[in-house]
Amino acid sequence: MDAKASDIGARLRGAGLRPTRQRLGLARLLFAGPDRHVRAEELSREAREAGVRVSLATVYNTLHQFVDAGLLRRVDVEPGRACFDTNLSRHHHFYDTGSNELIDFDAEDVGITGLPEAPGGKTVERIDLVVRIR
Amino acid sequence: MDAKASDIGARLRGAGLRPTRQRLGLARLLFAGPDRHVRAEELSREAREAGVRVSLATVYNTLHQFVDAGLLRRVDVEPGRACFDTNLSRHHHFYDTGSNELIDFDAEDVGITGLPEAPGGKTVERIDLVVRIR
DNA sequence: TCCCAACCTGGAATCGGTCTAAATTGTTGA
DNA sequence: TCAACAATTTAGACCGATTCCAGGTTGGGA
Repeated sequence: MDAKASDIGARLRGAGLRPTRQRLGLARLLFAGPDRHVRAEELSREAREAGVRVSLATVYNTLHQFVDAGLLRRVDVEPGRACFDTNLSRHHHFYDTGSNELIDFDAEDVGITGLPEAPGGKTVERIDLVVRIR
Repeated sequence: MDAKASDIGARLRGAGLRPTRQRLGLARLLFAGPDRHVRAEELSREAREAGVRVSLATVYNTLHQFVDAGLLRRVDVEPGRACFDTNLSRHHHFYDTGSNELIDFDAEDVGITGLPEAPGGKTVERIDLVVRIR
């Protein structure tokens, strides 16, 4: 676990981000343990509970920086609020419309055929598949 | 077009919604003409320009009622704001991350294989495919 | 026509998120 | 080691989108 902590510092540095107390604390909450989905308010509360003193603004800043650095992925399925996913592998989501819960599933086994060309000569950046369940 | 207007009244009535002046005006803006994507603020402005007097709150209420009634479909791709789609046929979306533009494409030709079972014995409600282009 | 539930309204309130300007803190070079 | 400065953090104001609320309006059945 100590090794993991220093890994995190190295990852931040590698991404051009100073390993500050706040970033290290949030990264530890995000990346120690299994993959997870988290929203800003939730992470802010967890940080408070874990004794990591960090403002809400910094939580937002940090989440965005982590996305830009490729440490996190942003998922937009819920209207009006962003969710961040630590799972960086190719995967898609089940979205439980009752509980608003997101569940990952591997994209490796999924095949998609018959997609039209991207219009206007644009490039496909990513394909998001959301299976809404109830 | 007059036939269409009365159709709209009938559709509203069929959905258990009184065909009020506001609902008829908004429905006319939404359903006369080709399929379209629209946001609440935009529809509110169009209504004002078309001389349909309707408050913003009613625009929101009406859009939600139309979604519940199956007259509209809601699309969630942009963080922080909802988009409503008059296209009710099976289709998916291109989403231009540069311009925030949504473009429909037919789902009939698209094949998706290898999807896992819905977890927890849930039922699949819908599958949304968003092809992000840039 | 009368009546009332359904509907509409403006304005206040809420919510998730961003911005700003000042204070703090890593990091680098001497 | 330390000065110095840019990167970072912060509290709190601000924002756009949306919902809530209390009171006025209206469609449609009897």
